[in-house]
Amino acid sequence: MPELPEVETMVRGLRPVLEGSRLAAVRVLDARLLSGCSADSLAAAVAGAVVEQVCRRGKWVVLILSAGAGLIVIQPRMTGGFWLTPPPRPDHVRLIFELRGRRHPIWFCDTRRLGRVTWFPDPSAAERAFARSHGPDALQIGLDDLAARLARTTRAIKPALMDQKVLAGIGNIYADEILFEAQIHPSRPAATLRPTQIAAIHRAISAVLWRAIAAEGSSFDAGYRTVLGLEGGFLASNNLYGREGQPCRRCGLAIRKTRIPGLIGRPTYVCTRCQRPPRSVSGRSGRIGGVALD
DNA sequence: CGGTTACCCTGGATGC
DNA sequence: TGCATCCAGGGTAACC
Repeated sequence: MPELPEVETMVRGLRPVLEGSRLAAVRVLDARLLSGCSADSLAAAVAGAVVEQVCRRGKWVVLILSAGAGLIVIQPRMTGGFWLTPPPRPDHVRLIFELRGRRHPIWFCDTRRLGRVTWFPDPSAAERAFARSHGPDALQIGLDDLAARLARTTRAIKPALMDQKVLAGIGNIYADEILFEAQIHPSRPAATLRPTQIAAIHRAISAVLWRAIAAEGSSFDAGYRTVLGLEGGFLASNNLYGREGQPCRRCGLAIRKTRIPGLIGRPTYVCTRCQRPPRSVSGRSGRIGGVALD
């Protein structure tokens, strides 16, 4: 669930506590979340190191450690999150950062254990690992770069926006909100978008993500919370996600929850009046297994 | 190689 | 009430 705004909110919450602090120890309660390093190598490398900087790269949380200690990457994925106060579900704690001179540790909880934690001995190795699987950050990508990347795929615009190799940070919720803002149907083939439409998407990416960051992200069910345990406020004012059957805030038509080709298995919310379906998926042609798609 | 699907996980919601 | 099934959704491996 954590997408760019939620990860940015985590980073902003961790920064005042972590930056400049010395790590006393890292306790790995579930080794399954480690990727590419052992619990021993992580604990050994990290003990005594100072956290110089906390930053975000796409949906990664990055802790840059003092010279020689490398850096730690945390991918919260679906249900990962940090707590600065004792978490409500101690059984979901997977990792604990103990800080010198601070009474409370920082807890990393992850209900579904989909999150990943990696230690890189060398910052440049982490940079290469990120670049192998990610394009430019969604808040940094230039219009021309975005246009070029969308022009060279045969996919629909929504799966293209969610592809971290195209641009980093957008997931299922914000892809829908961005395409609503730009008034583009999620099934529209990315390469057929006109320059004005790409410009609208480029503007919508920044507008939606910054609005969500200001609201401290999106919360639902038992999922994401800020590091202070608070719920993000974005879903109180959003346009599509979770609003099936409710009136579009722009035109009043009922919001539909559907599935689109290329993203079967994930819900897509759309206003079919504000986001006109492309020819290829309107009418009777766009069906999979007897289910109408739009 | 680009695109698509299966699977990883758990718990809350839904269905019978 | 109890049990089975579905669903969420980021990411990667495997597949076509």
